Amino acid sequence: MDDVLPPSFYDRPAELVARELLGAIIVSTVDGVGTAGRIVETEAYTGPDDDASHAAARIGRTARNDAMFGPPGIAYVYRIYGVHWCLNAVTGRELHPAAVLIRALEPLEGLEAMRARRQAATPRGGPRGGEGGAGAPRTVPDRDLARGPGRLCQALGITGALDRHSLGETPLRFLPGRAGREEEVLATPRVGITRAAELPLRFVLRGSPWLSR
DNA sequence: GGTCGGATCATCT
DNA sequence: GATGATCCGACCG
Repeated sequence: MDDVLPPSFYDRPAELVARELLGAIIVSTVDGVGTAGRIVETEAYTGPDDDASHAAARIGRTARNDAMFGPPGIAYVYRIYGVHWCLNAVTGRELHPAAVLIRALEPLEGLEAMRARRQAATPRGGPRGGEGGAGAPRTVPDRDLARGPGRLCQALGITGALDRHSLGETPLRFLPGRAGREEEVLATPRVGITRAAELPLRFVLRGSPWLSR
């Protein structure tokens, strides 16, 4: 029950933590609802010298990125495009701003709650018709429950309220888990950035059907 | 199957 | 005033 990853796990280079978080389990307990998923895709934002990071040296410490300067093992949650939330695990020692963006999960538990949250967050249902009748929202396919950083936050009920929260205590807990023997880790360029876009700092479980792309 | 524009707002120029 | 560590629906093929 107390099987969470310790702060020492996160107190290492972000690229290493990003690799080793693949296969780990995220458990959220929000509004009395438990959901869980297995991490299959991450991105490392390595420090002040990483020009793609929210805490790059040219930006410095601000209200938004403050959590990145905090101790290892806490959450950095920010709003993107004014619409979605994104979850990071803060890595490295205090005052060294670095983090790992969680980009996709394989849904494990609480799929009903995930579906409900994802559906509620979707303005309109899919193409007209749906199941039950006119205007009925279409059921979210399992594959789309937690595929992408914004979607996974919706599915787990993660918002800015969890910024700076420990990753070892309810409502948000990261449990140990590794890539399986058969699973290969693949490093690729990060998604959706313009600066330092070539660096292979995105890590995925190769071939997983739950990846964002 | 792929591509494109809108939503929406804190942060930074 | 422009820009995102994104997602969704509309449209084209």
